[in-house]
Amino acid sequence: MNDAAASNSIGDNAFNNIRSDIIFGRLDAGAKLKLDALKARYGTSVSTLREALSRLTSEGFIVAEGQRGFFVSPMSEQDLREISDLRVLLESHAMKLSFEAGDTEWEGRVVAAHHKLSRMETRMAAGDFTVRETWKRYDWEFHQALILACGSQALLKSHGTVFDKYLRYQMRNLTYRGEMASQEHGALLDAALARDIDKAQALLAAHIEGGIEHSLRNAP
Amino acid sequence: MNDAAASNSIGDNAFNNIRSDIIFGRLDAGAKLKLDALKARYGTSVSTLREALSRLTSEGFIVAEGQRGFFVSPMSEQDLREISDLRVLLESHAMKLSFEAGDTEWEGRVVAAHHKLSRMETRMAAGDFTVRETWKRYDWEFHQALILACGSQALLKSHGTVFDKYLRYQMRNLTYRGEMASQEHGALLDAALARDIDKAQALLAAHIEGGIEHSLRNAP
DNA sequence: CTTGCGTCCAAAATCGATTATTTGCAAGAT
DNA sequence: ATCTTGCAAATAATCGATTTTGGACGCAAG
Repeated sequence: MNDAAASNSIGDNAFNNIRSDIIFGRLDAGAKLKLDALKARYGTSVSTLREALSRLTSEGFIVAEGQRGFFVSPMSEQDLREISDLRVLLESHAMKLSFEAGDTEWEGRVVAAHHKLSRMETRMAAGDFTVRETWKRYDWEFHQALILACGSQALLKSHGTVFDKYLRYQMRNLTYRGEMASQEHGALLDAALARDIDKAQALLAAHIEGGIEHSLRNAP
Repeated sequence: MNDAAASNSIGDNAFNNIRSDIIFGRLDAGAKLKLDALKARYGTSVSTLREALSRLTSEGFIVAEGQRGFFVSPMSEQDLREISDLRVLLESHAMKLSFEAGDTEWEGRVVAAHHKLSRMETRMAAGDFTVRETWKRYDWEFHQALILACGSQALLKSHGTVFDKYLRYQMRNLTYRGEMASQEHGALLDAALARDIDKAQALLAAHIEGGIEHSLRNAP
C-alpha cells in the first residue's frame, strides 16, 4: 500500500506484490505459503522469494515457523484491538507534533488529500465498489497528510506499518461504512485547520473505534 | 539483544550476530556491508546472508540502497531524538496498561528484574566494565518487566525494536552514567509497586532524556 | 581542460541445484 | 484396535554458480 519504494528489481516487486496481496486479502490469513507455489506466482527464484518473505516476517505480515515454512499472519479480534490501540497511540502523537509544526504548505496538502478522499467517498456511497482500493489509498494519503509535518521519520515509518495492518482488517469488510467515516474525515479536516489537537485526537479515537466495531460485525 | 528467538539455523544465527554486532558497535554506523566479506565473517552463503540483511533492513538497523548494496544505518542526533521520543511514547503507554493489569506474579518479576539490574549497577559503579553487556541486558529485562503485563504483543514487539535502537546509542558512550540512572531505576521500581503511573511516566521521560544528554556529550 | 563514450572490474542480484528436515503412510508389534 | 517404527515423498534451508549492474579508468573529440 504505502512505503512502496517503487522499484524495478524482481525482489522488490515480489515483496510489494505479496504485501499487497496479504493486505487486500488475496492471500488468506493463516494460509501456508509454499515456496514452490509462490515461486511460480511471483516469478522469482526461491532465494529472492525467501528474501521478500523474510522482510514481511520482520514487518509482521507473515510468520515463519522453524523449519516448517511461512504462513500469512493469522487475524483475530485480539490482534485487531492491539493494532488499533497502537495506531491511535502513534497517530495521535504524530498529529500533535504535526499540528504544532505544520505550515501553510502543509495545510494545502491536507486540504488536497481530503478533497481527493471526499471524491472517492462519494463514488463509494453511490455503490461504485470498483474504486475500493483507490478509496483506501486516498484514505491513507489523508491520514498521512495530517501527520506529515510531525518531523519524525521513525514515527512515520512505524505508523505506516501499523496503518497497513489495520487496513487489512478493514479490507475484508463486506459493507461500506462510508457515511459515518466520511463525516469523521470532514470533522478531522476542520480540526486540523483549526489546529485543535484535542478535538482531532478525540475524533481519531472515535473514527478508529468505529472501524473496529464495523469490522467485527462485517467480517467472516 | 532481545527477541533473540535463539535458533540453531544458520540464517537465524547470522541474523542475531549481525544485529548484535550493530547494536554493540562492532559494525560501525554507516559502514558498507560487502556480501563477500560478511559471507566469510558469518559463515553463510550469499542467499542466506541476504535474507538476514533484508530482515535487518526492514527493522531499520540496515539501509539498502538500490543496486548498491547494504549499509549499517547511520546515526545522528536527529535520529536519536526521534527514537527516544518514540520509546517514551510506547513505553509510557505500555506502563500504563501494565500497571492497570499487573498482578502479584507480575510484581514479583519486576522486583526480581530490578534486583539483578541493581547488582550489575553496583559492579559497573565499581569500575568493572566487563559486565557492560550483561548490565545492559538486565536494564532491558527491567524495563521489559515493567511493561510485560500490558497485554499487547504488538506493543511489546514495537517497543523491543525501538529499545534496541536506543540501546545502540547508549552502547557507544565511553563513560558510565550509572549513579543517576541507578537512582532512577529505583524510583521507577517504587512507582511501579505503588501503581503510580503519572510518577512512573515522568521518571521514564527524565530517565531517557538523561540518556540522550549523556549520549550527546559522550559519544564520538 | 572538459566532456562524452567505451571498456573493464568489482560487487550486487538472481537463479537452479544440493542438502537437510518434516510429514504422511504403511507395516509390524503389543 | 492402537501404538511404534521405518521408509519415501514433499518441502524447507542452504549453497555456489551465473547474470546483471554500477562505477572507475582511459582515451579521444570538442
